Amino acid sequence: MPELPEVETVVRDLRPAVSQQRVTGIWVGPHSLRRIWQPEWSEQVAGDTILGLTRRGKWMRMPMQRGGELLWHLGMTGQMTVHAISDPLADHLHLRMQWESGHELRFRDIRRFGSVDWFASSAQLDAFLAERLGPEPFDLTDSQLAAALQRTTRPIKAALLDQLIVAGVGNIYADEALFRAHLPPQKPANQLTADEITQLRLAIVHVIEHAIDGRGSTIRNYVGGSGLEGSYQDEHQVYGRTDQPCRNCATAIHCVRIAGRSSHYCPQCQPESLAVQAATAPAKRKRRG
DNA sequence: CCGACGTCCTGCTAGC
DNA sequence: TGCTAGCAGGACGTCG
Repeated sequence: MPELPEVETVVRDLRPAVSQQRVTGIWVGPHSLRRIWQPEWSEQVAGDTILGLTRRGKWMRMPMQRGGELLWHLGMTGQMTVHAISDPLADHLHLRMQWESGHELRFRDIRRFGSVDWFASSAQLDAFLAERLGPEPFDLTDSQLAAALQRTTRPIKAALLDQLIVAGVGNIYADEALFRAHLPPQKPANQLTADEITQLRLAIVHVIEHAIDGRGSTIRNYVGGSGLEGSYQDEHQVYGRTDQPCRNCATAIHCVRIAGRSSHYCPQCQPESLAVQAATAPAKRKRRG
């Protein structure tokens, strides 16, 4: 499940390979992605040259020389890799962008939660992202985070998944950051103290930075732009470690559902207040109907 | 307005 | 051994 560190790894891997490539054609697969590729976009992109590849949150933007931009999202299982046009095709391919060089960019996505979008101008894309994304973790300030958390009574875990509060954090790094900050995921966002907010912000930056250093976490299908898997999953303290001993205190890691997502935490290292405990303890596991 | 929950999608796997 | 229900979750729509 690509989050900021995985997307950053893909961008760093791909940027040298895609930059200055001149597009000769687009091939679109029979199954639509989250957004349907419009045939006229192919005409817009053909003959244009890629200027680069940058990341914002979990999105990747690919500016073109004529002023348009492509916007990519890997969803859950998206993969972007560069191949010779003649290379054998994998299954679940949804888009191939062919270049004058004889190479092409391939977008593969098993679960089709990903998307590729065309924007006629950078200003339109700026506006699209501005209404969906808050600050990058590295740019986030204590006062920004405090103001955003003050506005909501949602569990802090749910707030961290909100891309308008901080861009790029997903389920894995939200759990890891909360562990590092010694905060239980159930704690209402507006009940964090100023010190807890600082610790949480530092924890987010720490886990994101170290995950980027490890080329992200490979849980199921994730690979970087070079096709290499990540290694940060070996550093996970709580995510995916239900019933396993906490690496700090050996207490069994708990798993609860918050905001519809599995949330892993150590009940010893991330103690809940008595009030929160009483409110959430009975709801250990919820089935969906 | 806010927050909780459902939806999409496919591969894997726990459990019978 | 074979079948299937359930689970994984990012973004977004809907409902109370």
